[in-house]
Amino acid sequence: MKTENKYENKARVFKALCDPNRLRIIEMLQSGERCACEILEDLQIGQSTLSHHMKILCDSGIVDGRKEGKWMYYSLNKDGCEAAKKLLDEITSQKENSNLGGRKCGC
Amino acid sequence: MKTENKYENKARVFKALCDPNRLRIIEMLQSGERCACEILEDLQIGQSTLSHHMKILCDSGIVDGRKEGKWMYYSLNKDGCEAAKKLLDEITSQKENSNLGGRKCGC
DNA sequence: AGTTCATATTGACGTTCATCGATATGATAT
DNA sequence: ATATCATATCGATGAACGTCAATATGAACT
Repeated sequence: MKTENKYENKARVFKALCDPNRLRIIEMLQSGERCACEILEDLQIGQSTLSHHMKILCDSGIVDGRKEGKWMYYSLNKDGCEAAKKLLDEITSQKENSNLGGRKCGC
Repeated sequence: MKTENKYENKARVFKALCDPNRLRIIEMLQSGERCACEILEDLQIGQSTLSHHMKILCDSGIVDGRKEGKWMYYSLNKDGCEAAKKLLDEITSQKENSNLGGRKCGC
């Protein structure tokens, strides 16, 4: 695995979270599983656009999709959400031997 | 405040996190404050591009900038990071009265 | 004052993205 | 079989983004 791809992969989860409509979809799923058509009703977007967003959310691991007949049911994937939280935590936490101030620039 | 903007604002933090180079910059800041030129050395991007990324990171609240003479020192903003974590937590946590399965679609 | 250095801003370019309408797929119902 | 319905895929379009080179700003040093 190339070093560059490491950050690409990490960025993918956040990419899924950086669209207003997708955030709204995720919020809708907090109260439980929802059919695609239910989500579509509440959003002001076309059906093909919703399908596109759901694919991104599922690919990121945050959302699960389940097919039942002609309907698609979506729900939050607990593990995926935990992984996202853990990732954000790892990235934003200060390390122990921090050089808090005082460090001069050498350039 | 319009409803639409609510999700735009939430998305802004994640937008700051969804670029590989910005993630790498954040990781660099985990060990403490860093001068812009230090960051520039480690990244394969131009100076103007770095400046652009730092602006986005600062605007998101995750990173702080401090000017000292002709140098700019950047560091993680603890409160901003906490806010980001809290936001992700709020968005991805399952609500109590979840309808886990069984719910039929009405369309 | 003039030079040098670090950073910010501007303008341009190619890529990625969100969106749509149209069409395809696949399942149920008549 | 045919029609209908829910969803996925495709192709196009305009906006947003990451990047760069060039220039501007502003601070330190002759």
